[in-house]
Amino acid sequence: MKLLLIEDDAILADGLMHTLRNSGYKMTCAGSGKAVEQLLLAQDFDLILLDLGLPDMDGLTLLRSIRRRKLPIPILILTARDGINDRIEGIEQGADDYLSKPFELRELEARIQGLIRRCYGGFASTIALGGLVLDTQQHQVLAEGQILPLSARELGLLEILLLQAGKVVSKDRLAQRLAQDDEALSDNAIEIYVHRLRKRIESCGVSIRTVRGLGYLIEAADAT
Amino acid sequence: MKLLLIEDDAILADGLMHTLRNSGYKMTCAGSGKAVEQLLLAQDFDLILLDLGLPDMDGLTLLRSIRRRKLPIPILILTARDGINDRIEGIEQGADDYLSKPFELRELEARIQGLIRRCYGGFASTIALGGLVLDTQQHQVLAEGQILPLSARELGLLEILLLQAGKVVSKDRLAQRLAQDDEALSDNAIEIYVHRLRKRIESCGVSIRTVRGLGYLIEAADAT
DNA sequence: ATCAACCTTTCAGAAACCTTTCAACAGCTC
DNA sequence: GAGCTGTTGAAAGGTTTCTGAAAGGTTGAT
Repeated sequence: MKLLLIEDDAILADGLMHTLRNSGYKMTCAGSGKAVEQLLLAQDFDLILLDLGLPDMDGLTLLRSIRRRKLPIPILILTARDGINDRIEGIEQGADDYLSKPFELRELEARIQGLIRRCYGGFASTIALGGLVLDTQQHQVLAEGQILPLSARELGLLEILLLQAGKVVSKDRLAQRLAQDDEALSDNAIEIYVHRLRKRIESCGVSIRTVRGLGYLIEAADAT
Repeated sequence: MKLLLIEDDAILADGLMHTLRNSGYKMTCAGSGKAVEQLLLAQDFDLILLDLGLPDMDGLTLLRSIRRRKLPIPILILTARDGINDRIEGIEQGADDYLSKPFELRELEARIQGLIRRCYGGFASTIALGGLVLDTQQHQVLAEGQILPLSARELGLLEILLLQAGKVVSKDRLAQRLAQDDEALSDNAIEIYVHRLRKRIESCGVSIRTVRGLGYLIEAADAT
């Protein structure tokens, strides 16, 4: 799960990065509007944490510009201002949730979890499909109660697909998201992992369908 | 259990370090705000002891700056001031407990224990898993009533794992938390201790599972 | 038929982890 | 101090698992 933190207070940023990383999120931080632009062009994120109360960056403008791109990324606003107006404005501009400073870490994590759930996976902190249950917190997949042994890449792939269950995910996108650092994987590598994953989950009532020319999508297995 | 003592009176600091070390805590001391910053960036602590009554350091500011980073570390305030206002202010700023000087050493230890319990271990002062019982006060582990003979490192490792029973703890984190002073242990060292610990506890209905690429987790042994 | 997209198998190299061995060291006893 | 005992972690080598390139087969569209 890849989060982008937009925060220009280095100290707070540092603490949040540290904590959230410990909770199992892949974290990236941007301290300026330009950095945000670049990162959004170059990478995909699952969620954006945006601090509005920044002295040298207009958060709302940034928010609008993110939304203008029609990126389907949930955005969680952090702000020192707690005026209702700001709140409303933020939400009108496309924020998905709102948290006023000072906030409890625990609450932040809860909101993040909540957003992920709402945007990607129904209402549980797990996403279920067929006989599979992905636990987005523990980063493991259960098949009928048993932990499904998956390698890091396989798990990553399954996570991405499940988060968009029923929707097509392009090969490029997968290659992008699975990469550890910068370089994307080759198309062939994706094919290999799709293949391996199919073998692992074939008995779980879930299947990965190929949509020629577009990508893959995961769905409950048809009684075909 | 790793404590950070923030205290600039060298004599008092020294005495506390000594006493608490004797009680089985790993102690680190910082005498200035800068030192605190650096230590918090570099290491993880389980608890912070912060002396507010410092002549050349504003403790409350420090407290606020620690809390601003949203680090989930319990903080115990020590202070010469006993005004109720200070107390309230301290707690509002994010302290988890409060102790006025002069205090009994015994009381300090009790408070530390209490905080640790509240923050990490539910309500008991022992943590049980399978046939093991960790006594967080006595710093010993019982296996079916018998004291399990463990070296310091082995005990430290087991303690960290048990405090997070069922969750994966990364090797880095273990390396970090086990270190006495500053340098983290090598990965190999962790592997060695996991190995040794496994041998010691294998007959206790508890097992340490390897989660490739992520770390280790301790759990009640499967009836496989 | 032809071509691009996709599937599948194989395999070597890499990475992560396990295990043993051993030297350095600390604490203890006599 | 000398000798003993237990602890610690570096070193080295072994094992397992993961990873993705390569190569060839299959499928579907035109």
